[in-house]
Amino acid sequence: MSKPKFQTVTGMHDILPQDQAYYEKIQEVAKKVFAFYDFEKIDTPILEDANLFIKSVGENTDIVEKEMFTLKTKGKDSLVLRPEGTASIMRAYIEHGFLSLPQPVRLWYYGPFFRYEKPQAGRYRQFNQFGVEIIGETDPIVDVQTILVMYSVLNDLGLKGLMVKVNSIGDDNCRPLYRKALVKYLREKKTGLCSDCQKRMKVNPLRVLDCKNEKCQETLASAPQSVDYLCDDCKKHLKDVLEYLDELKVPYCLDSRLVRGLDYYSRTVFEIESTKAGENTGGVLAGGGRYDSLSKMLGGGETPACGAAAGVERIIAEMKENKARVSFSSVPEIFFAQIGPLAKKKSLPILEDLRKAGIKVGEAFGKDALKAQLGKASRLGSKVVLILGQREALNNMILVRNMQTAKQVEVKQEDIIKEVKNILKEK
RNA sequence: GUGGCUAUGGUGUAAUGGUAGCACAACACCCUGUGGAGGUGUUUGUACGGGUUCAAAUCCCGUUAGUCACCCCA
Repeated sequence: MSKPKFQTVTGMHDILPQDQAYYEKIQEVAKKVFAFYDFEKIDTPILEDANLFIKSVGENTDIVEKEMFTLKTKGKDSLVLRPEGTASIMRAYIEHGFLSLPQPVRLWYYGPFFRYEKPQAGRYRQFNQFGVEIIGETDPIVDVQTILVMYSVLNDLGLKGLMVKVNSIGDDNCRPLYRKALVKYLREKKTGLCSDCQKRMKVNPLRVLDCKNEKCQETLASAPQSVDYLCDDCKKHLKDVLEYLDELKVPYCLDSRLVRGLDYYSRTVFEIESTKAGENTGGVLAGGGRYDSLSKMLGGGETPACGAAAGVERIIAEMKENKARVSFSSVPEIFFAQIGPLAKKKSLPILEDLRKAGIKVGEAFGKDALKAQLGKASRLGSKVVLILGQREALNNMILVRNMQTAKQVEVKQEDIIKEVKNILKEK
């Protein structure tokens, strides 16, 4: 192989034709579900001010500390390739005065995001997410709607064994109390924690709950639970969420260990993961929660909100695992074959007429042998082949060959479209 | 960011320090008036850079990438 060898840079990947069907399917299903629930689409720029994420996601989170793609521009701006969607959308909400729209504002998005992580299967530095945000509503029913729409998209994609995990991490009033209780407990049991958790205890104690280390989980067995520390408002909120969930056919469980890594969350947090035969396969496909204080963090007013995001590449991996069927490019039912230079010249305009009539037509103009062209038509599975030879070109006729019965008739060129439509109707 | 494993044509694989081979795919011709076949050919490779050796795909080091477990998260 020659010297200049280019390849995708770390963590980036090409989406090849064979995978496009998955991406299209996901976008199609997401769009349909979101449209039904009255979400409107929004696209925000890929580049944002670094501070947007530092302020919202949190300075001490891994996303900000080590996973941001930071760019220095010719000016002194510090820009980042967006690591997540919610902060951008809240920024847009404030910037464009969506506060004066009827509330809540329901938005959805789809696009690429970037995190500087070590790549692994289902985890890339550039990956796609889609998500929803319901901004301007405190009612717990929108929390459940958020869960429901994300669940519905995954379910409609044919994914099996989905499980929703929910929890409440309280609000600014009660979370500090819980945090204090938890830290106290952790200090007493310090020796039972892994070294990572001893660090976490100081910086972000709630994250200790998440640790997968078995020793830590044993230590946590009798740790105080966030639900016991919720203030009355938060308790009521969680109770309502669970009651609405009970009315749905969505499988869920309350998981007191569930916390989320981003600073802006409050009250309801949830994740949707895939499980196989009850076993947790570890794949978190979607996650989200309520973020009532995000607006204020970004300099806006008090605007309650709730949202969720799902990872496209992970969903695709899961679809492949489940062998979910997606339709690949449609077979051209009609195939056009030509013989001879005159016929070849007339081919393109005839093909255009068919295209304008909305008929998908396959061809192999690069091959002149009729045998080769029919061979390709066969391989594609086309039902009808239109054959234009020297003779037909001179008489303004064309042969219509039925590939299943091997019978063919000669028709006038001007009648092609009518003829083809008739044939397609018969199927 | 830490640790383990891996890397041979487009794809899947063989070659246990001694001739880089096979299958599929692709392309061409047989074949400019009729079907998925067949025949005959052709193209394409040891990820990159060093080292050991008479000799390296094979052993060693580095790099890159992939992958797995952490970390974290979608």
